[in-house]
Amino acid sequence: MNFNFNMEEFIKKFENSCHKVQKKTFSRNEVITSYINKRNQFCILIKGNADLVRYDLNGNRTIVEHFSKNDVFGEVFYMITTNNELLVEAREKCEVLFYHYDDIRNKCRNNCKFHQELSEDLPELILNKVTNLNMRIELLTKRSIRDKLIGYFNMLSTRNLNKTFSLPFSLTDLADYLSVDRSAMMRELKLLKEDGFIKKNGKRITLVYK
Amino acid sequence: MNFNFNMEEFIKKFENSCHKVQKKTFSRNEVITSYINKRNQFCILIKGNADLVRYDLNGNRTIVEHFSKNDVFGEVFYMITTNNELLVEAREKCEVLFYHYDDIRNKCRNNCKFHQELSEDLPELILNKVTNLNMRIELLTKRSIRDKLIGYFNMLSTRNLNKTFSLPFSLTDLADYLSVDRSAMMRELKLLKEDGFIKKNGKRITLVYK
DNA sequence: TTTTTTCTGTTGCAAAAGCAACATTTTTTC
DNA sequence: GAAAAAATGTTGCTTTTGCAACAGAAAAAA
Repeated sequence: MNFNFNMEEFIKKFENSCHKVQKKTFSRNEVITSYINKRNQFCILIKGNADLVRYDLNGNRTIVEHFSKNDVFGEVFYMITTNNELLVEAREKCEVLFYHYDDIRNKCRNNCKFHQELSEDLPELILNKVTNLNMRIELLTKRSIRDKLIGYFNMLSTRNLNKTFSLPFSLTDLADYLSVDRSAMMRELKLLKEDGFIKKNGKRITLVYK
Repeated sequence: MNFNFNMEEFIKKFENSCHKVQKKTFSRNEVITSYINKRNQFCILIKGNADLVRYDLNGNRTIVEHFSKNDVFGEVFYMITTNNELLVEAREKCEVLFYHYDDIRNKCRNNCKFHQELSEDLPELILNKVTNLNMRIELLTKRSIRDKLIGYFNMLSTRNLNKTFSLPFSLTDLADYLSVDRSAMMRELKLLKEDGFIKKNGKRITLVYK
């Protein structure tokens, strides 16, 4: 989370807040929400990890977005065009705040401080999402599996300020995130190791050249 | 452009407005802006068509985003991570408004009505961009060239409320937009015609089944 | 702690996509 | 209106990716 908005402080204020905000808890593999006819839905993940997942007609599974602490999601960000299933699934124990976007925009009828503050920081929150999506597009437009892997590893490395970092999900999920075949990705990963570009120990990766 | 914000009306008001906003005109193939160290840049395309284009080290050209009338762009939406060249290029004669994002957010020092109004509608403007980017990601995550083409055509058809529509750019550019090899795409396009999924006459496409 | 499920790693083969090259048509520029 | 540049359409060949299948390791559930 960049910009001025301090999510931590914000969450603390939640204690004595508007009753229109709902806080819910989810356990591993539970569906947090499905994207269908909830155009007004706006959520903040305040604890845990979750994925926006698409299941298409060919049986392919795609991880459209990966969410971690303080990320925002919800159908207000998405225009449903196909009839593919779009679900936000909890990867681990999650806590989520549910809002109606209108309450943030047009001020909640209760006129509560909580919504008002969120409203003020809304542009930065959404702008942050835009930069994340642009990074994702940059990855997906790379032409080969190798370039996608290297691009993703570079991003994690930069974000971590370290040449060594952990993958935030399993290799199976990574393939679904990069939108490539898992076995082909494993093959490429092996070649990257053999060619000396990376070292790998489970989910722990080290970039050898940068 | 969805939501309440009426860009047309807004542009009209521009006449007697804040002098901090710059309006510039570009001709075909001119570079409108390059994304590098202008973190504060926020632009609105008020006339024409333009593309955000990336040139990578392998000589590949990718159309990252396609902008038409009323779309917003600028480095404020982008986190530069690689040293690839990122340019916004005019496809035809364009008119562009240049802002500083801070002037919109923190109110312009002139405290002008123009910036104030834009500021109020900012969340919808950015949200609109988010839904566009999500659509783009949905396209890019399709596994085959055929699925990408069909997905893109469906989107254009839906947007046009018609099974017949025109491609907004050349086939060469379409390949760069879908991030695939042009000749492979041409082959697939031919197969789509032969299999009776589409009819094609220049840039005019008709979806036969939907 | 044991059982069940999921994930990792690998392979041979098939299919899809990329590359290079060229002729032809269309568009732009002068 | 002629010349130059760019886009379209096509093909043969090569490389990359996907698919299917399976064994062993690791993780989750009972």
